[in-house]
Amino acid sequence: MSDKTFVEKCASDKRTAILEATLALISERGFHNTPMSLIAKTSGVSTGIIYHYFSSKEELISELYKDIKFEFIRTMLADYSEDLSLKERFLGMWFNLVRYGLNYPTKGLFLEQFENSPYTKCVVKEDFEHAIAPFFDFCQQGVEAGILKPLPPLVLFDLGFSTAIFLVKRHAAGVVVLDDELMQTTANACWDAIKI
Amino acid sequence: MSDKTFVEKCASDKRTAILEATLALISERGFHNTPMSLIAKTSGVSTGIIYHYFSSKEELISELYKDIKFEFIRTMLADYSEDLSLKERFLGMWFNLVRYGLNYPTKGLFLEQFENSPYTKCVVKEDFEHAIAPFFDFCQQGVEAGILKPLPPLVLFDLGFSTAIFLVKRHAAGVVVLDDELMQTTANACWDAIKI
Amino acid sequence: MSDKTFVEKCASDKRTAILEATLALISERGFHNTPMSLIAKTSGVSTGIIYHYFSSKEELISELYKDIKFEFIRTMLADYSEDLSLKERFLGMWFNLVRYGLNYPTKGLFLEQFENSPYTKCVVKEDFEHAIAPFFDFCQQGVEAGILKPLPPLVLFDLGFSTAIFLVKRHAAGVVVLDDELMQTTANACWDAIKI
Amino acid sequence: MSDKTFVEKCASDKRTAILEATLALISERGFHNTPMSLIAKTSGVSTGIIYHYFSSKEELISELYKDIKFEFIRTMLADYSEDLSLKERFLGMWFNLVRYGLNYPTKGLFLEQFENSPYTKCVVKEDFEHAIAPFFDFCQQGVEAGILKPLPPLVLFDLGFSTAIFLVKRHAAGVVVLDDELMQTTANACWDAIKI
DNA sequence: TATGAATGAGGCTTCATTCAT
DNA sequence: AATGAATGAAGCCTCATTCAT
Repeated sequence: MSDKTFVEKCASDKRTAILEATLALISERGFHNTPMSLIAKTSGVSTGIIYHYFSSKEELISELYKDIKFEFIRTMLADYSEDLSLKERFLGMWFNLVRYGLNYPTKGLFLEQFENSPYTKCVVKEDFEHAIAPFFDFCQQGVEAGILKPLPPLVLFDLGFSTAIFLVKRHAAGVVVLDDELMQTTANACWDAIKI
Repeated sequence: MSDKTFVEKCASDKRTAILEATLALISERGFHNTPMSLIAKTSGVSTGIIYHYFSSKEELISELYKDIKFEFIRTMLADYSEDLSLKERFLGMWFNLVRYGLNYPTKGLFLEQFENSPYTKCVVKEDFEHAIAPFFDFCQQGVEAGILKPLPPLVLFDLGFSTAIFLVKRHAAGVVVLDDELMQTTANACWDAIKI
Repeated sequence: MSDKTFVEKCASDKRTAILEATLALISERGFHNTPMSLIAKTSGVSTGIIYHYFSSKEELISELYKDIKFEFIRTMLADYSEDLSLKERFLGMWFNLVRYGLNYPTKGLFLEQFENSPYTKCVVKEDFEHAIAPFFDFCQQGVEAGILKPLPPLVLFDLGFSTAIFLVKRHAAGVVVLDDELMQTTANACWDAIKI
Repeated sequence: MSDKTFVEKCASDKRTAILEATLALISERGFHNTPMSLIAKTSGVSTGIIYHYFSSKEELISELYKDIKFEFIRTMLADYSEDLSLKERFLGMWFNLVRYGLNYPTKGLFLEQFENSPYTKCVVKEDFEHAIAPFFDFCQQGVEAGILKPLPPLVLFDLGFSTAIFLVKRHAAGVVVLDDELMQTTANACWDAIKI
């Protein structure tokens, strides 16, 4: 970072400002109802310059999605280690995921909004396969060890984490308070779902 | 139904046609990218008449959401009966939910798209409380009987059904094939998640 | 015409107003420098309605071109008759062409501007073949009779009429005054060019 | 040329590159649809530097027009000599003109596009009077000698050369093949048009 | 000289909504 | 009830031009 030129830093700062404004606005107002002009005003740049960094609104949003998705996966797998037991690894991922959702509510909302919209078809998902690989290892080892139910990794993912994702959204909506105790109990319940 | 006048039937037919076109278009193209004019053309009516049945695009979409949401809940609880064991009741709901998603993929996609968008804030959710009441009874009875984990109903809902919802979406996206065997196994895994 | 409904007449009136405004503005200001908003204002309609009659600016201009081109050809061949001698027929066409240019200077300028711009590639020219057919007959008969030089019709057209087109433009620009005498002399000179 | 400094040569090279890119792009894409940024990219310079050589897009285009127009006139009159007969002189100019159009099709298209657009009003044409003077002499001598029709020079120009210009455009469009034989015949036909 | 990021007015087009018929 | 032409605000994007470096 420190060896960037001034120009590069300015440029990336502007790009970052645009991405951050887009995230904040879209998670609050939705894809529609977030005009480029508002993104420009919020990020403190001119309308035109957005098109210097992103070729279209669609590309801007896709780029934002990919950035956040990668960050999400990275965070979830942050302290993943094969030195830990399978259950410890699962709980680690589970809490990382939830903490990410609680720490960055706008990112969580954006991810969910994007993945449940037709926009999602425009993004090539294979990019994420490599990033998520450790989870696949976890599944394989767990199934082979007779500890996890013999199911496809995607199904194990859903059994293990869909509840976490739902709960984070409920917490953001204010209909459930996700305190430490509830997290503990629910995390273990999810473990019950995937373990044999 | 049969005692409606011809005019009334035409009217409600038109209303229905509008709602169906809206569903098909939005689930495929998203809220934005589905102009009223396209809804009119697809449903075979004039633009103007839509405003006879719905005061605005937002109301049309909200109305559609409520219709589908109620249908969804009704279907899920279709053969719910306190004569059945708790596990039987749960599996019944689980399979009903999944079958609904598989039979009406556009409705499932629409529901998910709506509930994960800022639109969702515009709808009063208390309307659904009454419809979902049997599930709440199920939770209370299960917890009191020491069969279900002592958790709030919403959390039990997520533990029990979030995986089902995810799997239906994966099936629609073509990345998982939800056959009978997988349904059986997964349904039981979800039961593991909520039972003590 | 008189059996059109009121609505039809209004509609076509609006369409006509748009076409006329477009002609006037473009011949004066060029394709660029003639925004749709100005066309709307000049023709007394809203911006949006233009797109009810024409799918895009390009289609509006192409449509205008075709209309004028057909009118031009029709006018040029107005009193064409095989009862006349070849020379009479030629002079008839020649004067019709020039009179059209003098009577409708904006149409002449628009035609020339369009046909000398890359826009021209977007228009299918075969549509005009049928309209211009009498001129082709004229050429064939003249060549076969040994009165016209044995050249392709397009070349005979240029020899016969390119000067007329140039002169009309010079007249519009004010650098040549195209009075009756000059027209007579030049028309006969053009006849010299095509006759054997 | 050779006594220019290195810096000067680079500068004029850049200027030339800009003019050449502008010519190629405009003849292909038109005035609109040829942004300065594309001219910059095509000529391998930065956007900003264009404004060092030309004060605006309009000036760039006018400058280009004048350059090409002068070159065109110079080429047309290249081997003009009062030692030749009037007919020889005419045919010389005629073939020079056509050859120019065939050798530099983009220049021909640009000239026609420019002169048939409202842009043309922005250029002072008197600059060309001096360059075209020999043709005026040719007219005067021809008329006085009783060999050319007694018409204004501009009219004699059109009678003599408008067909050539049209044919070059038809050749570029691919609807007429301008081979040597056709050139010979047509050139003589044009002579018929101007001679008594 | 030279760069190219930056500006922002303005262009084309869309679309929710209205209203005369 | 029904039509669909009409409106006009607003959206996305372009591009001539400027200016800090």
